[in-house]
Amino acid sequence: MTEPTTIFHRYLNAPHIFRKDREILRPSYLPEKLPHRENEIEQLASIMSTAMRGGRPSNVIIFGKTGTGKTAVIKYLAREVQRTEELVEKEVLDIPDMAFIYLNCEIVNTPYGILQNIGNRFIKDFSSMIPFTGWPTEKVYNMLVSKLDESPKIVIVVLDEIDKLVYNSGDDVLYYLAKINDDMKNSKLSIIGISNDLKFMEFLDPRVRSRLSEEKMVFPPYNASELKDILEERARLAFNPGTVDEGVTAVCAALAAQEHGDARRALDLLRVAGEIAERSGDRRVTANHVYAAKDKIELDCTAETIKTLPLQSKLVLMAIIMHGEQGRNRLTTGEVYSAYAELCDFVGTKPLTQRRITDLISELDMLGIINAKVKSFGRGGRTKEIQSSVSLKDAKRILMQDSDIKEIGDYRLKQTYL
DNA sequence: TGTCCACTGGAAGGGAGGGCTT
DNA sequence: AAGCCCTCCCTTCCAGTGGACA
Repeated sequence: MTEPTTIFHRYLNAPHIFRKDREILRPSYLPEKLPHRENEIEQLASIMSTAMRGGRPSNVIIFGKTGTGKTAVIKYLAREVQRTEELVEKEVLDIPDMAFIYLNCEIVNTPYGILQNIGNRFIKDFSSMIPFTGWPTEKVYNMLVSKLDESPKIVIVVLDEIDKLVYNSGDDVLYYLAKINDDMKNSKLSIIGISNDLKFMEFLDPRVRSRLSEEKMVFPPYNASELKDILEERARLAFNPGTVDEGVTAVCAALAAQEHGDARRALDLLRVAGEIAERSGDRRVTANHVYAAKDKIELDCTAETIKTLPLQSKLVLMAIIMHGEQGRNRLTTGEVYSAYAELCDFVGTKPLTQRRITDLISELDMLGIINAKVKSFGRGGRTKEIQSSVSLKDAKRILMQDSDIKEIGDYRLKQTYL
């Protein structure tokens, strides 16, 4: 008699490459040690230790590209602060009250939101919390000052992606936070700003700029050998012994190092390579799985970009794809526009003007979905030469998932373009 | 050398929508 | 709730452009 099986058995019986917790390979996982960031941790710890002696730590601005460990280092220090506080509670240590507040300015990006979020951390009673909206910003600020100043404490506010805040709503809130120490008698507040964009400082008022950047730190990109160390450490924790070929971490590291030493990308490559190996029932992760992972991540990324395009951009892309399917790979703006207008007519939506479509074409170019170069054809005029940079088949398949344009699938462009 | 083509891309402004303030 | 303000998306207008061609 055969055992009863379900569709999942094949996967359940496959060799286990991962240990139980594959979260270890997610960029959000915080390991016990952060290799090759010892100096940065040391430097920040020394700045922050001022707080433990009752002083106000200098404001710090941290620069570094994505995946250089900025947020990881901050979260590492936040954990250390928490551990220190536990020692205070056990009366092993005697240091002033500290608060470590982490805000991501991609999510909280208005002056009101920042002040409200910080203020509410110090209000225990739910009914007297600062509302999401409705108060004048000045009132929120005054409330924040009075709550912070109730008892002596040192507050460290981390503003991750601070550039987003500045681009979204200027430097008003930074001005408030920079002057808050003048308005408090008992407590002190300092700011750690994190950014991957050096230019945003130019948009700050000179007074805010100098107050904010009392200390500056730059996190350099990891090189291939540093990335390899990071990966090996994580791989040891995440994979079962003997399931990862020698050289796999080196390939991941080398690929990620080509892209400005992004540790996040390196970890993604390793995790996805492991998943591909496990899914195909292989016993070991090999370099080939890493290359497959690279393709998968790139395709997923393109798919995500295309899926989230607004309808009009999707129609423009569809127009380019349809030309491509009919053998025309190099198009002018005029040709794309005519086909786009035809598709708009087909789906029953009003076409935008050609001027606007010029902008949408430039956006698609910036996203890397198409390639558009301005070219002059002499008497034929000056226009953009446009071609798709992604596989027509893949792009169309992704576009067809949009219910608004699904029915375009078998449509053939009416016009003949010479 | 001047003309002409088919746009490009900057500027200004309208209007819808959403958040802030009173 | 209503007014104000800002942002985003879009239109309209238009000067400017590179290069083939007469």
